[in-house]
Amino acid sequence: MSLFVQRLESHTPIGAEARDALLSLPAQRQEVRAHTDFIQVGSHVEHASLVAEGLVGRFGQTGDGRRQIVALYIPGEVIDLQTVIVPHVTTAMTALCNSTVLKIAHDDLRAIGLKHPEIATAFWRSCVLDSGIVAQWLVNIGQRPARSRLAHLFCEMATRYRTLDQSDGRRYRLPMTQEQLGDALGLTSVHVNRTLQGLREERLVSVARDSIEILDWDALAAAGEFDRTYLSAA
Amino acid sequence: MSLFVQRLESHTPIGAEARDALLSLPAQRQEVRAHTDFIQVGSHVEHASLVAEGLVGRFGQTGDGRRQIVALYIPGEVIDLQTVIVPHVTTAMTALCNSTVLKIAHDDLRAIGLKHPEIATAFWRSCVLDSGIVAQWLVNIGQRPARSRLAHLFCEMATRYRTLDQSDGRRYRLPMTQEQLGDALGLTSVHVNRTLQGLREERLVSVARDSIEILDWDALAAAGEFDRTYLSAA
DNA sequence: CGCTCAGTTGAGTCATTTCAAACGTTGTGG
DNA sequence: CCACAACGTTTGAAATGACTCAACTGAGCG
Repeated sequence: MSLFVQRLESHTPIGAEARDALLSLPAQRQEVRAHTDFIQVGSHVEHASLVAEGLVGRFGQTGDGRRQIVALYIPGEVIDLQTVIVPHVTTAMTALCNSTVLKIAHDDLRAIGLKHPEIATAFWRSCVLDSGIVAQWLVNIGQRPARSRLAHLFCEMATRYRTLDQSDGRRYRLPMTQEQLGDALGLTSVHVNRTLQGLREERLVSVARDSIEILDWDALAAAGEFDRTYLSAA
Repeated sequence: MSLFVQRLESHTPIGAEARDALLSLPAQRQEVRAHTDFIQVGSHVEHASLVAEGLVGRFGQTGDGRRQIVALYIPGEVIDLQTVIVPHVTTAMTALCNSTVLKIAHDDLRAIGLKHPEIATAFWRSCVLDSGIVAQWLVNIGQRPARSRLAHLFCEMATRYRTLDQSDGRRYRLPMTQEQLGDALGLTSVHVNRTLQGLREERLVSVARDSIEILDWDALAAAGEFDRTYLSAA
């Protein structure tokens, strides 16, 4: 929870009183096993969910079962803050690996937003930043070849981990299967596999079971044409 | 301007006083010629823009100049309401045809949001709905073949025109070149051309210079797997 | 120890792109 | 008002990036 508040404070000043109110919100812990779709399209939810551990994906599905992951959420991020204001769910949620989420009641979030206007502002701003990320994914998937798509994703996630947990951003946990990477990038798992081999041979990244190490940041960022500015409000 | 207020009221109740305040906001008219990029990445803007006439596209660009249009805005829609809260621009704007926009100062919008909380709510909700559309585009482009992508876009725009101007939604203005359609769908103009011919031969749509007529809605919606629910807050 | 799931590999196919040229239409300036 | 330039559309042929199908391998887990 404190990671989430940090994230809000990184783009919106929040008073001490408001921060305390946020930190003391009651939350319900929920464990979700890997590959479980735990929020369905068409449902109405009464709470927002904060990722405490693991990795969560927002996704849409086509009639023949193909999936497109439209957003990834790492620990400290709220996966559906927008449901506070639009409770109708149009994209589903799945746990990419065993994960833990904290469920926070919409009513509580709305109440705190009413009482502390800067919190409402922070929530709105947070939604806007998230949608900027989705727009970048669209550019990535619509116009770039497989190699660039992978490189861009790796750079984005590195940067998000770095701002969130102050790590160096070279090495981080990315517990996704190649199938899931394919779903996120609009590629098949076979093609992800081969493209990944290419990046390895070029010594740009080193990919382990559920983590990734960036060996040559500049080259990777160039390959993905990555420009971090869309990730913050600056 | 009244179209915009109608749109807000379709998802958020707004008091008479707040509505009057919105309607009497000062706006600066700006004509934009077709193919002009009138908002650049990296700039800071001090006003939001409402489309009065024409068609505006938000787009991202890759290093080699390829464009991905990530959103289309029809008359009555505000193209960058999110800049009220995040003034830093990360995706550019272009006029797809000769268009007119009304520029409204951020300061005015922020003031009205402070005075009438339901307006702030309406703005936030509007941003959230917009980002739902982008997410659907991502699913469309990431996972569907060209024919479905086109069909989906045509259905979406028909539905948006219908809710906005009460038309029957069969026939509407879509002043985009095939090149621009390609930019919006992650396809080349050549492939758009051929796919369009297919849809015409199937008697699903009839495409004129800058308008489109849907001949068989059910078949087109099936081809695009179109489900309108993501367009509203219901 | 065996089962399941993820990763790897190969071969063939297909959707889409690229490049290039021709054609039609529209707006405009002489 | 015509002629021309600019732009958008259409067509063809060849190239290619990504997909499909299918089999095999390796790792983790009960």
